[in-house]
Amino acid sequence: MLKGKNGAGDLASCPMDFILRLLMGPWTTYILYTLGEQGPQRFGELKRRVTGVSAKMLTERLRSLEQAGLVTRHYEATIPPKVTYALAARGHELRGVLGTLAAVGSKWLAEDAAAANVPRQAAE
Amino acid sequence: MLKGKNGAGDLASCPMDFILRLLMGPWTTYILYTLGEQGPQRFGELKRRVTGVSAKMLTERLRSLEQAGLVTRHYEATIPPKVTYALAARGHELRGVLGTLAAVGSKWLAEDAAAANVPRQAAE
DNA sequence: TAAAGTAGGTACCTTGACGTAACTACTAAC
DNA sequence: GTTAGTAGTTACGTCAAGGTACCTACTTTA
Repeated sequence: MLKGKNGAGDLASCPMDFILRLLMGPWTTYILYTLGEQGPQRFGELKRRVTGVSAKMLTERLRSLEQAGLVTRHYEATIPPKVTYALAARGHELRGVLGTLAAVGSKWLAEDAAAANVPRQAAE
Repeated sequence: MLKGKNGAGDLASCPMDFILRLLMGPWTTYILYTLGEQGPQRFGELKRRVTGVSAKMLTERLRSLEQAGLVTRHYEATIPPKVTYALAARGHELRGVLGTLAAVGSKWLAEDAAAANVPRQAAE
């Protein structure tokens, strides 16, 4: 999967494909994380906080996330235009799952570190 | 993140990076799914089931997964060598989380389909 | 004798994803 | 009048990830 050409993953893998394709993008989880922690913010703020991202990438990622219903885009046609992005309901929903995933990752990382530091007696 | 060059994602995003980098690979979730559903199997079987994957990719993915402790590799030096891959404890652990993620994806996909098919009265 | 299957490894080559830079329109400030 | 800031879009170049093809060493089968 994740190549869109398999044609055989007709089981529970398709929604996985959908969701991983979304999160996979280079800055995606970082953007989601920032929006979650810092709350709704403007394009410029987001760009400054997601260190190193280019405007192009940020726009592209935000468009994908918006299309999938993870973030909302609020456009005010004032003269310096003001565009505010916020996590939508789905974004918050995903935060929970991603939190679990991160917790699993943390645990493994900690286990690995422990195994590396105390390889003696190791009840392994 | 997911580019290894940010240097700013020093929060809860690092384990995310670790785990997404693992799952992100093209065929990874497909492989994990197959190993989970079909149980331990040989390289050839896996390659045949994960339709379209090349030996190179499969080997590479399996090595990463093995290194991360998600799958185990059992090598028997018989004359046609027999190599069996199986989900390790971490693999099973991840299955649960990925199941949740897939469920979320399914729900969204269903919601989207419903919204597209019945845009009238929208209570379906 | 030759082909096929086992589990990969290696070399090469393409492609598309990402980064960079320039451009938009409009206004406020200097 | 020129610069900066707003929120992008567009064009272009590059580089590495992934695909394809070929290679191993050994045995069984036709």
